[in-house]
Amino acid sequence: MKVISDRQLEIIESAGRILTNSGLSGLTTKNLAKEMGFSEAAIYRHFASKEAIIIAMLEFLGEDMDQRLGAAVDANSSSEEKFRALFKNQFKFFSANPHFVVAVFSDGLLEESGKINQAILNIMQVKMKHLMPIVIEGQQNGAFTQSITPDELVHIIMGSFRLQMFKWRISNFQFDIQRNGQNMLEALLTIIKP
Amino acid sequence: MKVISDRQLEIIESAGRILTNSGLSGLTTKNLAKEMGFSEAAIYRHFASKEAIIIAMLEFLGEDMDQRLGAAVDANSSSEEKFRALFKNQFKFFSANPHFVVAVFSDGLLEESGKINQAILNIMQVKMKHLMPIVIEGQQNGAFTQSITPDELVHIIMGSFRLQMFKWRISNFQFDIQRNGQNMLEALLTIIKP
DNA sequence: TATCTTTGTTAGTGAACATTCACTTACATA
DNA sequence: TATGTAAGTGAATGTTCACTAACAAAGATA
Repeated sequence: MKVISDRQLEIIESAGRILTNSGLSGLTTKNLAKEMGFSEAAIYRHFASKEAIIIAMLEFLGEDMDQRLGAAVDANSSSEEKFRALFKNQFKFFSANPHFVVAVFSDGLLEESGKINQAILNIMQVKMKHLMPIVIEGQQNGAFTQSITPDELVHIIMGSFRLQMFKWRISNFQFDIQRNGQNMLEALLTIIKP
Repeated sequence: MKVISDRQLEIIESAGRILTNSGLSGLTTKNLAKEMGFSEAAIYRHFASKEAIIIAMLEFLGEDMDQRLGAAVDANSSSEEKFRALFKNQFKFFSANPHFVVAVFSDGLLEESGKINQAILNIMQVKMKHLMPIVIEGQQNGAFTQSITPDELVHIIMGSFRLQMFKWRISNFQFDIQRNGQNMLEALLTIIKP
């Protein structure tokens, strides 16, 4: 777990806010400084480079998500309930922090550096780390269909989730992601039950 | 249907090649000129701006895809065969033109201009225009499940397809998209059949 | 009291970018 | 032969970018 100063956290949050409002191309050191209310040079008192800021942001998000998803799922509930809890938590989080959607689901970020690439993949894997055991357990106890492999099932689930996020993003976060996400979840559950 | 000169088409294709090899950030007028084997200024004999090049590229892709998908589907075949034909065609096309994947599925492009945004959305809609009737027909004749709405079904299908493309892209086009795509298709079909 | 350390400032840097400029060359047509 | 045009050139434009150097003030520490 990386240790992060208060100021660094503020900067990360500013970066997120900029991503939401102005997109990837708006995330410049100049805008970041303006958002923080100090000069560009001051940024470099807290981070070595812009890349370091983005990576810190993604790592923070990944660790936070890992904790959050771990806490959201009640080990004593049914597979279907776990599944619901997992996604409800995700939708709730992104609803409260829309800016991070841009960060995680933006392919544009991908190109810039191998490290950023890795950090984004890592976030995807965190999600899968929590989803996969639920799917496998559900298949074993008959809650989910066994007609396809766990990997295939997870692919379909993740794809639906990501597309939902994409639609939300290009609508400029106009609709209620928790409500629409819930609907999608029900459709998904209907179809993956045996 | 926009009329496009031979030279313009060459430039569009160069732009695609650059996207594949160097990503979005590599798509500069300088690189474009180098790829074309002439000066930067010459580009502006054929296009008013870089934005115009990107838009032309996306429009060309959209029209081409519309034609292609129309031709790929045999009206006399079953819903399932139509479904297969549609996606096989898509995977085959992107397999032959990997660079366009970056263009269509790259959110990074999205930010820069409203017109580009619109062109990308248009391509998604072309795809849906061909997919939706197949899904509806399949649901009516019992080939696909009626337990969820056509919209929900299309969402799940499109999401799986897009995620497949995303995985291919971040693997740097390392695996055979036609083979993997086929596998995904079968899993998808297994799960959407009643 | 004297001196670090931290965190900020102003004022720059060079590089990259899309775009424009005046000008040239090759060729078609009247 | 004269003239218009399509398609190229090299050199420059202004802007934006991430980043840096030199300095200042406040507090902590010795």
